[in-house]
Amino acid sequence: MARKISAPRGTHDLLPEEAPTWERVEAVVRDLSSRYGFERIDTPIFERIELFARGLGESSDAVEKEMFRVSGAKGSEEERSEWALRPEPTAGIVRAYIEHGMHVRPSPLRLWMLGPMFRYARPQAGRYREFTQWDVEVIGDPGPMVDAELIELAHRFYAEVGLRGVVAHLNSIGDMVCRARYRDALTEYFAPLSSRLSADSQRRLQVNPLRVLDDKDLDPELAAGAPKALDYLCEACREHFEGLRELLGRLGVRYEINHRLVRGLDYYALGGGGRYDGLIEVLGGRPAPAIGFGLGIDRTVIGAQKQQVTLPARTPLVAVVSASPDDAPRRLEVATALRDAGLRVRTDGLSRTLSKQLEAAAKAGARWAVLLGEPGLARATLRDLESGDQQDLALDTLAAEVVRAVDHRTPSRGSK
RNA sequence: GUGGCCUUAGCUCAACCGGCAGAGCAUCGGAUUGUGGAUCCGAAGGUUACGGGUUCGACCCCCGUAGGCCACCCCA
Repeated sequence: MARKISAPRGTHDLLPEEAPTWERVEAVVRDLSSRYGFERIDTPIFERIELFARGLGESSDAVEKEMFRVSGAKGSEEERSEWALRPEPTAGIVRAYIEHGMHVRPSPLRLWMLGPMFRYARPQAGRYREFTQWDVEVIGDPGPMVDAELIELAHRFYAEVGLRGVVAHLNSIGDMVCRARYRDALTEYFAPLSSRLSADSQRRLQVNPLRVLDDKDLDPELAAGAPKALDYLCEACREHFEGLRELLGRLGVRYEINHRLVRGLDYYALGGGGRYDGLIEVLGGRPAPAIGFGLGIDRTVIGAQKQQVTLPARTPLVAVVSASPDDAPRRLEVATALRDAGLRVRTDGLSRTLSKQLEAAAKAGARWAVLLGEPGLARATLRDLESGDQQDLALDTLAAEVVRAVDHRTPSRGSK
């Protein structure tokens, strides 16, 4: 046997056992996207590195270390390394928005996307190199009404997928002006306490004081006494945030204020999002306010499986078997006719005894078996594999009769 | 990128102190001579992740590599 090749590090295969849960979640994504008036957009899985670099503000680690670079086969070293697999959806969407002059479309523009994202980092619990995200974006609406709408949408998504106990965490770090004031206040607060901070946080204090707050090792006492971002919001930002809270209350969305929430998408959470009012301008478009969120589908599916979310019943499976093992061509012929009638049908070309064929049908999850007799017989038997009941049917009206029996005996619950 | 633990059949795991690599489940076949998931019998399935070293002899000890899990860095 040739040497085995395994899946690339940090990726995983979607196996048949998990597929129904995925399909369920994907169905909710499509349904909600459409019900909330979003239009689908798909952008390339790879883009120029520069697009992501500009979108992320060149923050060194993310761009230089964790970007999944792809190389073209030809060209100079530079040309070969100017592409990267997308680490997040927003940059590509904004690029497409600008490229296709979408600012002339009726505003606000509502877009959604579902697809794989990539980060070249060492894999860890629920953090893969390839992961799937559902993303929605609203461009041209300053909020806060739309902010509340999107949070309510995320809330509904988890409810419809069947996840219980999902709570929204909320915070505002304001615009660039109030954020700068807040950052100063944090530095002032933590600087004298530096000795009580972890080594990492002491470094963060220099680089990005906000990040000190989400240090898991941060002394709870220090955290509780730290200045809160909400107290440093300017008038406009405070009004925005208060407006959002009021609307969430009116919509009945449960949320918690989390003063330590200081970044966009926490990978340990199920999803996250926020406003990016300046991004479009940075990427060369006409300035427009924008907001979006991305929800991690992998983690949602894992959660749904843990909570054993019930899946909608599938349409019953019919297996076509025959008395003579070598009758495969006729099994296929009958199976095709049944499929013409809209049934979900399975058969195989193996030469196995009737006993083995039925065993295989049962193991494959078939609810019904159509049993063909000796070649030449114009009749067939329909067997209910649950009850063992059988009925004799004429071959020329078989499809119609099976449809009738299946509809009659198997309540079609949940199948849409 | 850094650190800890781990890697034996498709899956879950055994194998004494270094002495011929095994079981359960799953798969395939037979018992059941036109009727299924049970039972019984049997078969197949392994370069013990990969590469090196120590040893008369290595799944076992040592080194390296890859992969997995967990944590750190980072988190778009």
